[in-house]
Amino acid sequence: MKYKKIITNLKKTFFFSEMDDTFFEMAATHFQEKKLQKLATIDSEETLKYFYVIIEGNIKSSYLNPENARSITPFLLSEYEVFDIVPVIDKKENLMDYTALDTCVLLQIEAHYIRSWIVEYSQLNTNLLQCLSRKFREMEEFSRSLVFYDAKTRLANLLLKQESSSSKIRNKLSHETLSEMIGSVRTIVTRDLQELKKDGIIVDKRAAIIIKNLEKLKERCAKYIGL
Amino acid sequence: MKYKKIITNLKKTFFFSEMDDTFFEMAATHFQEKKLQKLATIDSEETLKYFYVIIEGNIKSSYLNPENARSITPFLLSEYEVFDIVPVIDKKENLMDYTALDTCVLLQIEAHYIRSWIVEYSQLNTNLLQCLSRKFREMEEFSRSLVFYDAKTRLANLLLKQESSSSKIRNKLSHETLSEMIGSVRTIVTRDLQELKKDGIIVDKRAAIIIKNLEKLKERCAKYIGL
DNA sequence: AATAGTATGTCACTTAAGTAACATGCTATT
DNA sequence: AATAGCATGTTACTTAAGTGACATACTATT
Repeated sequence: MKYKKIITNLKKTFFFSEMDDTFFEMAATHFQEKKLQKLATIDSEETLKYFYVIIEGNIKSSYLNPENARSITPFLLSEYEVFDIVPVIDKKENLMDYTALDTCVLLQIEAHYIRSWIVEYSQLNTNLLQCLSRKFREMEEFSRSLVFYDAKTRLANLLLKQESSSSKIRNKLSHETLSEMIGSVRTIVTRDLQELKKDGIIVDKRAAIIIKNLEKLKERCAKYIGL
Repeated sequence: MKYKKIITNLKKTFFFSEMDDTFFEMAATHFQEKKLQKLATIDSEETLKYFYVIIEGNIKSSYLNPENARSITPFLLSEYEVFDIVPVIDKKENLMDYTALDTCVLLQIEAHYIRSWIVEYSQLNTNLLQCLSRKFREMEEFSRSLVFYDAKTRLANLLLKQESSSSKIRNKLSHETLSEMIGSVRTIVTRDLQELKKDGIIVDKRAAIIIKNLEKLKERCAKYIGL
């Protein structure tokens, strides 16, 4: 049965954690597998209608500034994360674009199913609340760091965070993507990475940026951590 | 009965909207009225233990930067708003300080009551989700504006927002507070307000900043609105 | 009315950040 | 192996933002 694979994947998500087998049997029938080519995007109209589970690949969620060419990317999503929970709750469009950073496999479902399930299944409701409060805290931290720290500190911190979330080995992120994740621009990131190299804190390999001196990186992040 | 007043106030909040009378009768017995002097603060230890409903006055919620003297104030709360919903959900400390901008009257309740009620009453759960998703969107906008717009544009937009939320006539906010709300510093706000005065967009009276030319203000906010 | 304390106004100076332009380097595709 | 298309590196220039210091103005309290 083709739903077996879907169930296996859904079970790995935090969003559907602690749900029982009956639920998964039922739920799986409403999902559809969907491939996303690298650089393909899902826009806010789609996330108003559909809800997605990532089962392979990495996706960045970003806002575009309509006036100039800048973007911010507050979140990077990978396997077994879901999006977008906010329009599921308030049914309003969220002007966020989801862009595949590599070839991705998603499970797609019409948002109204999720909306009715969170009413029906209190466990799912609880999970949703946890997801959303996490997102909120991440967004808070994004704001805080923008005001309190300079670009180089924010970059150092981003590298440290990536390092410690060891479970997810990601493709090397482009300087462009890194810059969006710290609310800055490409040239600044390139310059700052160069400086971190000179300071012996990182090595820039083809496959990834490698932390050479973790202590020194932590020092560079200063009091930022655990803020 | 002293709970009558509490019930009347609770009924005016969005957080407890659509709850039935039996609930209010029961719930009211667990609240305590509490006065806050101007400039008194409630710190993150307290918001981990207690949940608050504002029934009079205005409160700013801000993060302090431990290293230098800067703060950000993403939210301004007034009558019939509640705080802090995030620790209620995830039981983690949220390093936010709540400071009374004038003399305030609050209803205080131990957070565990709210935690159990959101499991017991699905309507309350729904309300909580709505509250949190709103907060999330506000925080998103705060981030976005920081990266996409300069201080003067953010200030103009803040004035416009305050103007349109006509229901809440607030005390005049100090330049310091305004600066925290747009993620900048006092001198910049003072300078920019001066410029907005020169441009004939606002008048600075003792009681409040008054919008003189709404059209021009909207123009100054440019494409920021409805972003 | 005097005073202390806070809020506002202003400015000179410093630094961070962003823009634009261009050179170089890498990689996937034919 | 050649090419096109990105990604990265680098710099000169411009602008926004922040710091610190000080003057003035207002307000609440005695």
